[in-house]
Amino acid sequence: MSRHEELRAIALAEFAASGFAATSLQRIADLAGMSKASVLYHFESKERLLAEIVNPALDDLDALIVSVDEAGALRHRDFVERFVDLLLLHRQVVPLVINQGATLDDVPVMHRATLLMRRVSELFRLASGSTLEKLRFGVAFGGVAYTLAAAERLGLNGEIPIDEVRSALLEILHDLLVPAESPIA
Amino acid sequence: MSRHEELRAIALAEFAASGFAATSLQRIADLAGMSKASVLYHFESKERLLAEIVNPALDDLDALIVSVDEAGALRHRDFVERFVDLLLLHRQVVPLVINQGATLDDVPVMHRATLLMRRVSELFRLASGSTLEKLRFGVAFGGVAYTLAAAERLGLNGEIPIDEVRSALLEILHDLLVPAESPIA
DNA sequence: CAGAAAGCTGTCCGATCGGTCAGTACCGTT
DNA sequence: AACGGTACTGACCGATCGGACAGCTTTCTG
Repeated sequence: MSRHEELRAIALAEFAASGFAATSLQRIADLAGMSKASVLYHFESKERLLAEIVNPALDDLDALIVSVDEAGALRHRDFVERFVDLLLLHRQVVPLVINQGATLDDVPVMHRATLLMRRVSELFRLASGSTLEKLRFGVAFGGVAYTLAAAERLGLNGEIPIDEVRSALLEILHDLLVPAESPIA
Repeated sequence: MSRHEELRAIALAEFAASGFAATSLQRIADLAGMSKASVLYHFESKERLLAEIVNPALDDLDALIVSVDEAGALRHRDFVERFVDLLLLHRQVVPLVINQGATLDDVPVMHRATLLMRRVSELFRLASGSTLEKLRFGVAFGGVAYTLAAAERLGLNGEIPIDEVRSALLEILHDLLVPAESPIA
């Protein structure tokens, strides 16, 4: 792993655990065993560092949305499965975006995240659905994000195999989202 | 509303929206139309201010847990209902604790929150349940918290009557949690 | 009306923040 | 041996942080 990637990994872990604003470049530098000036050599600013961390996940989400748009329609179950795989692949980024997206919406990369999530919700056409449907959507995605993030803090899950988490999340999400009528159907 | 309560309300909104660490006493003072020194006159420290905001909600949660313990058993549905009412009553505090509890666990009041949430999970005996049951619990409570917090950012809910939210959340939570075997039954 | 108490403020403090910059040590290439 | 680029650093900057404190008003009370 290059120094650059190493820094990204360290910063991601800290941003997700402590928050972007609360994580200083000095702390990242300490964890990486280098000076703060060196961190700013690799990434021209703190915001840039955040962008390089979050953008790959957003690129994948964007691609998923585009592929659904092009297909015109997609079986509901297939979309949920691909979405869950995406969340699991980027599972460290998910809580960062979910928990701090509102706070950091003035940062361009986080605003991009907000826009993409809105498009996902529109795919389900739930923005115009009933209260129950809207809340089902909110609970489903917020719940998954929360679970991927900090559930171990409450002793809810320890070292659970990723496959087991995947199948369980698929079942839960399917239960929650299928009742809602959707163009993905 | 007294000046003291007004400051608490302003600080709560800011802490929930921007995070504890990212919200300065100066900003709270500006929003309240007074000086930073005055804020520190009402609350001897920033941590104290947080404690006075969060503790009332934790007191209510504590009381709910104790009442369940004393009753020995409680119908599952009743507990969920009382829990949802508690979340709705303190709906501004919920995201604060959920999103930032891990970050601020060294702050006494937030550690108390962590301990109480752990006791709730134990009430459901889900800490020793299957992966699916554990994740159901995580998704349920994380999802509700997230929904109460920032869902409007995605256009998921606008100005929905609280009663409607309540009944919808009850239905969703019941769907999610009932499949799990529980001593509350 | 006097004095205590409560409310509030300006000023200052040390610490830390993100970021700049000149300079250094180490590299493979020629 | 001279070189240019890459990695890195210490020192420094202005801004902001939470907090301490003396002193100024306003309000309550005897």
